[in-house]
Amino acid sequence: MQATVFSPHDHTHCVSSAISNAQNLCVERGVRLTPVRQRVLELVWRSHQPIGAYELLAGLVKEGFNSAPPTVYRALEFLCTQGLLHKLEGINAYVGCCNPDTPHQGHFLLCKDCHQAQELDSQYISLAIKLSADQHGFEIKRHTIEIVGICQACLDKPKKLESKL
Amino acid sequence: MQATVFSPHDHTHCVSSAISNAQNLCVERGVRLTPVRQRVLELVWRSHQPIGAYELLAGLVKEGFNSAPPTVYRALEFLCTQGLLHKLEGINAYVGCCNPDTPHQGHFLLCKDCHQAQELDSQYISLAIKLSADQHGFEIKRHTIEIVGICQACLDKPKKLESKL
DNA sequence: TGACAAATTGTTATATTATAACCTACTATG
DNA sequence: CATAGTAGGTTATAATATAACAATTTGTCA
Ligand SMILES: [Zn+2]
Ligand SMILES: [Zn+2]
Ligand SMILES: [Zn+2]
Ligand SMILES: [Zn+2]
Repeated sequence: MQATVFSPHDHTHCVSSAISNAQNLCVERGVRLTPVRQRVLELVWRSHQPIGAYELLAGLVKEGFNSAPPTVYRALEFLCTQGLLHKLEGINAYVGCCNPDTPHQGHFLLCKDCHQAQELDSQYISLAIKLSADQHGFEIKRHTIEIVGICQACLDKPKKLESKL
Repeated sequence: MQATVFSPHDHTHCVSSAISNAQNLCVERGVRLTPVRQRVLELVWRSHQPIGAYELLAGLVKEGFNSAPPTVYRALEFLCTQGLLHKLEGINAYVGCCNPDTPHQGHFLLCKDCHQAQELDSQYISLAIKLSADQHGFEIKRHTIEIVGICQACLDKPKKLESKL
């Protein structure tokens, strides 16, 4: 059992290191982490759980950025392309990537109780998918792996009403 | 290499057997495969590729059914709950389930060229996911596994423009 | 520097996907 | 038939996402 996003931790540290890591990466890659883009990245990380485009947009507006949807969708597209964010298709929400240095598609555990998303990088899952695809002569471009359930921390808590995530 | 949805086949047979199978299942389960529900199921199967809610709605309208969104969304919810359809979250589209007798979540290969969806039932993938979840003390409720790429048949065809599926 | 191309952002409008709320009609059962 | 439960009709609106084009900023190099 390892430390995860589900366990308590100093999240301001996660945020600031994600940002500075992103800044370095963008410099290395010769792409621009503009103010809107950085702000969106920061808002995603700060939320500590998957967050939707329009909620991010509301955050931008509060700080004087433009309030039209394309603003945030463009930033999200850039950040996802750079591997700094992942989109969770099942809930139309975005999470920060924990390891953006090596671009990849993530595997996610989504807790339907606390709404945290834990990114995995399981070689077993990757391999199993590769094998299945090979059996069908199928060439993989990308994949979506989203596992919904209850995290350890929530299982340990006294039971309460469940949302319908 | 096995026979798949990607290979040519008599699809009218797929449709009719899916429908009669669904009818039997619903009787067994004491639930009602009403005309709208059956028609939606048929439209999904007939399309021979994942199909969206509003396209289905257009199909219903042509045949004199009600034309408001709740009509089709209710039918889709019923059919998904009964395991007769699966929703592909990555593209907001629906496909018929090939084995609705034993309810399950599917694993899908989605070809971005011919837009066919092949449902898998890989024990390797299921096991790999189970192992990853167990490592984190995570209790799985459901999952979304969608693998996007190019199918064997399309790889064999002369290369042409690719959509951005 | 100043001209230009490329990238980014602003702005307006609209497309696409999905649900809420409330009412009516049908169905099964005693 | 009464009546409770299920399903469908209808209207409105919420939530998510993109198209199209104009304005601005940035990088490049003559
Ligand atoms: Zn990641
Ligand atoms: Zn949890
Ligand atoms: Zn299935
Ligand atoms: Zn194909």
